[in-house]
Amino acid sequence: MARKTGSHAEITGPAIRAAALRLFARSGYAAVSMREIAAEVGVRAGALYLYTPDKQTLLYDMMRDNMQRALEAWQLAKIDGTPMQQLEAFVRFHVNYHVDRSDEIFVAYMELRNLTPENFEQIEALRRDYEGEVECILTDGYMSGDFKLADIRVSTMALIAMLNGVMTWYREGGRLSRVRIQQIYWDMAKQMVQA
Amino acid sequence: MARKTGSHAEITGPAIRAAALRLFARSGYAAVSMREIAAEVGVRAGALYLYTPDKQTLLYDMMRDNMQRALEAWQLAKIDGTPMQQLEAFVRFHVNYHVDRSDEIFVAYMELRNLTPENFEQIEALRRDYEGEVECILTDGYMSGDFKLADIRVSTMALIAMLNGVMTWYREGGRLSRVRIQQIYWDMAKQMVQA
DNA sequence: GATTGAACTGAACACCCGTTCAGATAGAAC
DNA sequence: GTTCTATCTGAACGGGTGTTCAGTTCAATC
Repeated sequence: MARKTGSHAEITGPAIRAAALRLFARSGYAAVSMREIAAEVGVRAGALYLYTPDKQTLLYDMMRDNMQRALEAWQLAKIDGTPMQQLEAFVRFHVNYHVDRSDEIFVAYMELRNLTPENFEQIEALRRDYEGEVECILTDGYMSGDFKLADIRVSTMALIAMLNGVMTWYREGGRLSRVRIQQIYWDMAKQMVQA
Repeated sequence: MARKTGSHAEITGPAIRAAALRLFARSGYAAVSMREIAAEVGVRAGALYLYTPDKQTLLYDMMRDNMQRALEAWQLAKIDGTPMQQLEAFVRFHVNYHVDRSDEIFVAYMELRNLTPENFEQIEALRRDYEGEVECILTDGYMSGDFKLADIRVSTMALIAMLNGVMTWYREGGRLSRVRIQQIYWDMAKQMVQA
């Protein structure tokens, strides 16, 4: 039977994931040791292995959970409407999500090459799903004549790359408010696809 | 006095830099060992220290040389003319340069966090110089009324992020020719800034 | 053919790595 | 108060790390 007062597992588990995320985002997976993660949590390295089978799985689980959460969040945020309305919803969602969870997103993009081939395959599939959402919107808009695009595939990549850029410079409490940033990026995206 | 036939230093030195660049780009600085680099060159780890004082300097020198080469190349490629013409020159140059030297650029963006603070400062300054070139063009175009921009700083970051995206998907011998890719990116950039 | 010196090796240094596991600790249950 | 068990420690494992350096190699020179 589980303890009530004395139980730390429900604290330590999330603390490990949070510390690992923070450290991976700051220094990179390869440069962070299990002892560093443990120290951040206030525990010895051996204790980590009660919560993850190994370091690689710690990374993989983190990336998979983050990608799935992002996909689910978008499923809730997406709307019906014209391609232009759908694109606006996506741009605002994406910018907002990146600003809110910059560590998650940063790790998801930077640490792909530190996954084992099998794990990479899984994460890459989720990433393709996410990109597919954008490509769908652009394709719809292209077919309907709402968007003018030289190349749908390249436009998809370019749009996502442009939006991802926000996480490289955005800092809490900076010059621009979140709403303002959303608006600026939406203005640029709109111009990019405008017929 | 230097040997002529038997001298290997002029071969080994560049070979080390090339191997390190390739391996850093593939696996990341922290995940690549000096022994791996040496093996790629066909030499033992100790020999590397005839060509670099340490691993960190190997990374730093590589990044500094690459950034300086990129800046010099742009100085040669840039043109006088309207902001629109200057921007076109930049976009075509940037896309072309990224496609040609994807390893250099990839390392320059991915390994910033593995530099010591002092080295980071130096490289970051070069990167700011490069971004400054774009910001100048956008500012000129904004002032003259040629460009319509919600925020010059954000537009600069967004434009560069969009263009950098090309290196994440471009592969030699793919669906699109280099000239076609240049054209597509220029079309998108043009729309982004269009008044 | 002896000498020189640039280029490289091989072994060692001290330290850090991910991971394992017998044993300590302490709150919960009886 | 004893037992139980979830949680964590401390030490160890084999192996890898960046780096150093005395010694080897060998083409070029005299």
